[in-house]
Amino acid sequence: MKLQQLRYLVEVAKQGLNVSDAAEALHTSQPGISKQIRLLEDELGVQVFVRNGKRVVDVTAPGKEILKISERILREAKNLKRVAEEFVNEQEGGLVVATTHTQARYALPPTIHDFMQRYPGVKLSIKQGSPTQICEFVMDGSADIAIATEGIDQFPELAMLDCYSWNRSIIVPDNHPLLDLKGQLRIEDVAKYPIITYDFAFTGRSKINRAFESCGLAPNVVLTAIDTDVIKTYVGLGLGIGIVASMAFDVKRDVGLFAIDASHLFEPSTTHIGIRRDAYLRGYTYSFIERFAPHLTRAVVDAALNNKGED
Amino acid sequence: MKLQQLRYLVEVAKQGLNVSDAAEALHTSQPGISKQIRLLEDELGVQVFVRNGKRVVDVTAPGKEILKISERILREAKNLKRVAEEFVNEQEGGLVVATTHTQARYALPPTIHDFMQRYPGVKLSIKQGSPTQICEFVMDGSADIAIATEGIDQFPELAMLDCYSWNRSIIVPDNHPLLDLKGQLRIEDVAKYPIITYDFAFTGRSKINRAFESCGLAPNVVLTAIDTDVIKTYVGLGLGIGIVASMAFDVKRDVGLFAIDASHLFEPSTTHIGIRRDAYLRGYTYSFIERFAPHLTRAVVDAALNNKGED
DNA sequence: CGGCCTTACGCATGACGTAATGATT
DNA sequence: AATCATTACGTCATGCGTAAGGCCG
Repeated sequence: MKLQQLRYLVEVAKQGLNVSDAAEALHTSQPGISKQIRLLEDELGVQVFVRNGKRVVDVTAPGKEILKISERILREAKNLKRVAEEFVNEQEGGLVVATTHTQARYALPPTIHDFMQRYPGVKLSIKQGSPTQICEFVMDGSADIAIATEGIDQFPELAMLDCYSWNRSIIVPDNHPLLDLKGQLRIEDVAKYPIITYDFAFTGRSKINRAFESCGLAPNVVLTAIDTDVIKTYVGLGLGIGIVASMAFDVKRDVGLFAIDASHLFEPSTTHIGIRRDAYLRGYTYSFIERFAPHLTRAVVDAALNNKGED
Repeated sequence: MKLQQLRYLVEVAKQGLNVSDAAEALHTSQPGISKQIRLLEDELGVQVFVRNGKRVVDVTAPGKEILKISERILREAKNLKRVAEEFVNEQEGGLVVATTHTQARYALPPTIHDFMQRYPGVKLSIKQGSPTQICEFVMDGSADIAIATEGIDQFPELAMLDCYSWNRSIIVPDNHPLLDLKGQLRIEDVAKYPIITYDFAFTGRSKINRAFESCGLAPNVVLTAIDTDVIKTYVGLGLGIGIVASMAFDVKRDVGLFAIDASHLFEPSTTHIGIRRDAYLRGYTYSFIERFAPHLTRAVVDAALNNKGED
């Protein structure tokens, strides 16, 4: 049994049981993969893949187990390399942060700025995607940590760390009637106007829905966007009022727009970091996390990684 | 990085940093190991072993991490093979049970008898040792499950399953004054006579000590043995009275000896099964466990294996 | 000097790429 | 006909064993 064979196995499964695609992904020849998989199957005495004539069409029952274990082995092998790298030069390496627009645009910049100054040797990259996508990036190893408000709890294999809580604001254009409102803003006031907010499954959208539902109101959502900049643009055009994360409003930059605090209308949301429990984290990764959320010290993170269940 | 290289690494560490011994243990040449380890170190860019001139004298800090991960990888590789075997023929394979004398002699025989009839294709073997030894057998993979009363809780990496509780009896030779005692046996009565019982760290010995201590008594232990047969022999010779596991007394075989129930004098002991949490168990292993302790169904065992902490 | 690790060298296995064949849709 | 996997084959890498060479106690 060789590590390569396991790599082939896993890649074929990953590529939807297509050996040719796996070969391409691994920059090798397709017959090589075919043969190695066959050799491994011979050695184990079990078929991993079901072949219909000469086509791979399914994974056998033992194959499923074998794939699971193979993935674990490969992941550990990767960890091994990381441990070595860590000791070779703890100031250099890579760090891939998968996150959503809101985090990347409003929450992360100061952290990233500091981090890059402190660790100039680390190749930091940000991978933007939907909450589900970024979790999958972390799951399949193409990103190290996920930062998002939604979706991380869907993946039991990811440890979830609370970073910070935040509230929402209503943003309106100049001269909007809501600005003249006497007393505290009520949800009924908000529901009167066409609403522009986040796409479902993004940036705490579920809490917004729930707030209206619990009052028996049906908000008139005229536009859903993935990022706050789009929302602001359309609010500026007078299409409706925006419900956005408070941190996304900048009184200086967002000329012609006004924010009204809505903390009391919607439950606060919490932004989380998601990390594979079986990942080995480089020292600077802990440092990055702690810069982003100071209470998440290395000890706290390690404790969360070792907890099997929820935090 | 290759699996063999990891195997070499781990074996050298296991053999007390002696490359030649590792070579012998793995049935290969010593220069081969030397070279492969060097190649791996080159690839990783880190020394795993500290060499004093041409002698391996220590493990480096990264080496410790690397060894830990390597062991995990090799264990998973072993599991992979087992999974395959399980599917090739679920009726055949090996099962190594590490246990103490008392279990092997008195508790296990019926289980083993049944098991061998049901699974004639399984090569069952019993490895006898001290509680600590048998746990180490399971830890290093030379046994699959440990069955013992003492010691398993010392190893956090082993899942511990309760099997059954048992009590003790006092065994005395014919015509012993304790046989004429009116009323219930008291611990003070026992303490009057020279005592023969288990060696420390064996078969619930700690509970025996505690019972005397809590009454402020100092028992006169004249002989400690590892197994009950030795205890009985000396009781028969009149050297003293025995304190043994009740199940170890057989009214038919043990002629000339008499047992007096002592459940009320000593806390009951519980016999446990210890299994590595990261082991893959063959189907018949679950069956063996369930035969031994019927409440330990496959589901119960799996649940215990997946629990990180204590049961 | 004796154990112990490394270097040097040669062989043989085997991993991989190219080309050709066969099966499936 | 196109796609995709297997078989066949040649080449090159490399793992491993033997023999020789230093280092340490």
